[in-house]
Amino acid sequence: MDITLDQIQSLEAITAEGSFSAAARALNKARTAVSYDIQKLETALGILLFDRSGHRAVLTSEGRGILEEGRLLLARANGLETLAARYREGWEPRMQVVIDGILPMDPIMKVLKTLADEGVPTQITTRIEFLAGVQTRFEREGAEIMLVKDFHKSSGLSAVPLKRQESLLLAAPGHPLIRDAGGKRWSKADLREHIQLTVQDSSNRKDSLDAYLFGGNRVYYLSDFFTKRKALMMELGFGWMPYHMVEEELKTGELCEVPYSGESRYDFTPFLVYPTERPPGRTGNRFLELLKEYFPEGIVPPSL
Amino acid sequence: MDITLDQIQSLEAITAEGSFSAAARALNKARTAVSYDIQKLETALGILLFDRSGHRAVLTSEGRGILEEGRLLLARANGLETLAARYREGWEPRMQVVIDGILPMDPIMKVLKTLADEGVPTQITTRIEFLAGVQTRFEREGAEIMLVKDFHKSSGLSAVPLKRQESLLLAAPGHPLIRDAGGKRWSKADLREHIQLTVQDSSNRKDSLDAYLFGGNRVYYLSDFFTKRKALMMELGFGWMPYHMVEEELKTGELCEVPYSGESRYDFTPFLVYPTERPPGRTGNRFLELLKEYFPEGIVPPSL
DNA sequence: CATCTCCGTCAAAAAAACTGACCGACACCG
DNA sequence: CGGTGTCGGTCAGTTTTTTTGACGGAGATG
Repeated sequence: MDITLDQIQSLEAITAEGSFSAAARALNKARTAVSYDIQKLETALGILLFDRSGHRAVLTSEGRGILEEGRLLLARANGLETLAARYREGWEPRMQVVIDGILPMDPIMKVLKTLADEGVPTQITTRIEFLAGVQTRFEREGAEIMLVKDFHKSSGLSAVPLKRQESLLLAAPGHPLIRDAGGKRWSKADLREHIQLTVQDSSNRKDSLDAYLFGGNRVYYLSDFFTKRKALMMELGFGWMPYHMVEEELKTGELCEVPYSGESRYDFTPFLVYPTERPPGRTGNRFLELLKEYFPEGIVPPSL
Repeated sequence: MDITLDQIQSLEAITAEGSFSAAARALNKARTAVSYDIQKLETALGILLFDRSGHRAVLTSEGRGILEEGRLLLARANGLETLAARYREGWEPRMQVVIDGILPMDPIMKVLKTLADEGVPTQITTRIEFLAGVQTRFEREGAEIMLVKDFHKSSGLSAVPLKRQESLLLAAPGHPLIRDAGGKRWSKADLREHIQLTVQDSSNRKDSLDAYLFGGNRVYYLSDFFTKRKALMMELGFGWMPYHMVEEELKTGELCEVPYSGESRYDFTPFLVYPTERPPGRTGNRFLELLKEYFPEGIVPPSL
């Protein structure tokens, strides 16, 4: 690298201030230092930047071209220093967030958008996982933050609760569990006769058990809640859905709550989890702050 | 500017080579010089770039962020040096070309595209003018090159001829000069009875005289040849058009050559003109070279 | 345990950046 | 026309920065 940012800055100052002398004053240097910079730059680049034939040195057209490119260079350099300043202020350079696919994505995306709008310099990576897949990914990647449906207290992890969410046991109106209900409530044994739909664990662990399976011998595993909702509406089976994803369908009657003698709905409290010894930095805290602000109120849908 | 390109380069070399020592070898410096660079950079930015707690220094995540930004900075710096190298090779930083609107623009645009594709670093500005406006603009702007229809030898200007072009005296088939011709040829006096269409001089000089005006008392001045062609086809009047702009219309019969007892067509040779004391640089020469290649052959349309 | 590489520290040396003095050229002004 | 001010190059000397080599500790390697 045979050119210097200072040299470019001198060039820029000369054109901004109008003369070598003025530039020197602006840069708090001796005038000869500025001359020296330009000389160095000219020999380094091998071209004349100023035409000194007249009384005052005037920029050559090559000089103008270099100046324009130089301005871009200075802007980049400034950008780098600004970035460092952000880091000094406590913003972390990168943050990995693992998110449980059962949680409402809208507020999370809104949070990410707000962070971007606020000029937060952190490179944020997000990752959607399901069931045990969330924790697996979190641990394997050494992520900073995890947003989970259920948090089982664990050593080395701290958790902050978010607003309560609700899940409902649903089927399509044409499904036997709805169509043939006729006012009565199904028993667990009744449910076992039908196909249960569930989202598949995104970790490849086989041992993970889902407390919300009814034990029927036909369970269809689907890749995400959008597919699951689609499958429910196609009368493929019945299953649990987070309320936020079926609000509309419940209103229009495209999906109905299954009359079940047990509980056909349950609360869960999502948690923001982080390693205790590696607590969120400024970005993480802002993320949490915004999340609390944007996360929807625990919704209590009209009871059966 | 408290950071240096060399410091960034050291940072980049360390990550590329894997260690301070390897970086020093790659940069042909003492190892301590590289350490020094990083120390300076760290104090300048106010952040730690390397974690020295272990045996080998490893980049902090801030360091990674700065490195990524630094790579962009180095790329810009390289770009600047490359630009200077181009200038050294003789490519001029900018070139202004004034073009006579009567000339075919397609080959000219093709030339400009080719120059861009070849990575010519010159900032080329083009300007379309008409009649005396071409020369006026050329002189006032101190442009490098002028492409004109007719070149009147002038002191201080040199000219290179391009391929011959043809102009035709035209009217729409429904215009009396075509409709009522009936095999005979109109005299100059006949033409004077009709409205002549002409492109207006884009300089505001009043004294410029057009040799191709027939002297009728009704002359409509239009802003360009596209408008003029449109006006001709709307039977607004008759007038000269360069062949390349009406090739299609002559074939389809939307425009017809006016049977005139004088010459209803004339050749002209476009010239590339430049100030003798400021001959075209490398870009200008390449421009001319491509122009000769792309400029259409003088076309001889089927005679009446 | 010997040996190697990595990397920080430090004082000395080398290189660079900077400065002030001097000079000629030009512009402006009374 | 001469006085005065600014511009900007040159040059030698000074200051600051950068580079270097020697030394030492810490961890791999075998």
